[in-house]
Amino acid sequence: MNTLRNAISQMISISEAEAEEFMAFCYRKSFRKKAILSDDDQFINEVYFIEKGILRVKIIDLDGREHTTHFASENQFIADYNAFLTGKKSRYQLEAMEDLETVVLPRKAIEWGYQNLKEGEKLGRLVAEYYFIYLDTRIQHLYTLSPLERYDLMNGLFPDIHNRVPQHMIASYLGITPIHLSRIKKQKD
Amino acid sequence: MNTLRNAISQMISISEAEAEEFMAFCYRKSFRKKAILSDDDQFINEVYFIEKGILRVKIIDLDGREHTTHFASENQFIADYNAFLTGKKSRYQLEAMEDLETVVLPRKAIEWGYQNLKEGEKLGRLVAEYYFIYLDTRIQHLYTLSPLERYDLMNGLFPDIHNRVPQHMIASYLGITPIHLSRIKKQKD
DNA sequence: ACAAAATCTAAACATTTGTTATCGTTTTCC
DNA sequence: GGAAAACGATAACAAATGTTTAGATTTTGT
Repeated sequence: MNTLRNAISQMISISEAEAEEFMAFCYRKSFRKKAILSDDDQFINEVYFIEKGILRVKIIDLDGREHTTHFASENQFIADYNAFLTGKKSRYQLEAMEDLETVVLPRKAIEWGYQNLKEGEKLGRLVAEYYFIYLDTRIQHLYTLSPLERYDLMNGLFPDIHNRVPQHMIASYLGITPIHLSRIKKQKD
Repeated sequence: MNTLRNAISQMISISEAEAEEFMAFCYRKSFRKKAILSDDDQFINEVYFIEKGILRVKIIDLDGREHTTHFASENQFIADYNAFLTGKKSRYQLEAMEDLETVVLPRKAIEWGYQNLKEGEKLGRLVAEYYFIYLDTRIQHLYTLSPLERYDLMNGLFPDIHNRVPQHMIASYLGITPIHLSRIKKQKD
């Protein structure tokens, strides 16, 4: 749980006593590769913090097709935060790509934090801002970059992604078919 | 400025005295149709609140092409919030589509609010969460819906958008060319 | 260790979407 | 009020991307 504690300490100042009490609401949970941490069509009341491993976030459209919208790995918070915040049912599935070790932050922990941590609201603000910035940047890239350019960019952001997830999921993340990704990579030479 | 005050009151509880003091940092500003409120390649230290009118957010890619990424109208906060938060130069331009009346919230107002409003951090959290939810929903739609489906959806969200902005900007927002939007609309019959 | 499943590439073809050019209409701006 | 610009539709053509199928290789599960 120290990893979570460190991550929080990097965002806000938090006392030993506060941290202790906050962590009491949280617990560790492991998942096997391919496990679904969080399923769609259900209400979301937990946020995960990843200590080890990598997962993907995917969404299924009306034709039953899967789209990988996001990857998350060590030292990141992950959830269908949209559903968590709005109280609507989730549209996403979280699927472990490797054996995972996580810390679960139940809604109670987070609400307790808002009310009792000196900088609890600030922590919530920084997390929301962080993910807002991430999504805004992605939207910028979707509008202004070609799939190949986005592919190169992703390699800069996640240098080891190729060894951890199959390429057809990367293609899905880029919004193209795996066949097309093959073509694009070939053209690079 | 009452419109801004009301918008804030809907999100947090704020006393008369607090509101008074906060508003003292803000001021009204008007823009003519086609004016650029906020230019790209510069640092962002203001957030706008729209009292009247509508604007678009656009981004210019390396080939010099414009992409309309967002519309904002009455009772909404708008800025390159990404650049505002990160301290990086803006990638967006904000352009008035009609004569605009706005209230400017300078960075000082917002920072003062975080430190002095009882629920200042909470306000910041709610705004960031609101825009995160908006962007996440857009990304869901980009992955799972066709341009036509996104077009129909947009009409539900902004019923009067057609009377306020030209169609080629709507096409740009949808990520397609105006010619293609014409085609799509024709197929609907 | 071995059979089954998953993965990546490739080619041929189909579909979608973009590009360029044109035309008539509407809007804008002095 | 009138010239100029912006706008929306359309057609013909070009480019990008998806679909289907196949085959070779690797990974997975037991």
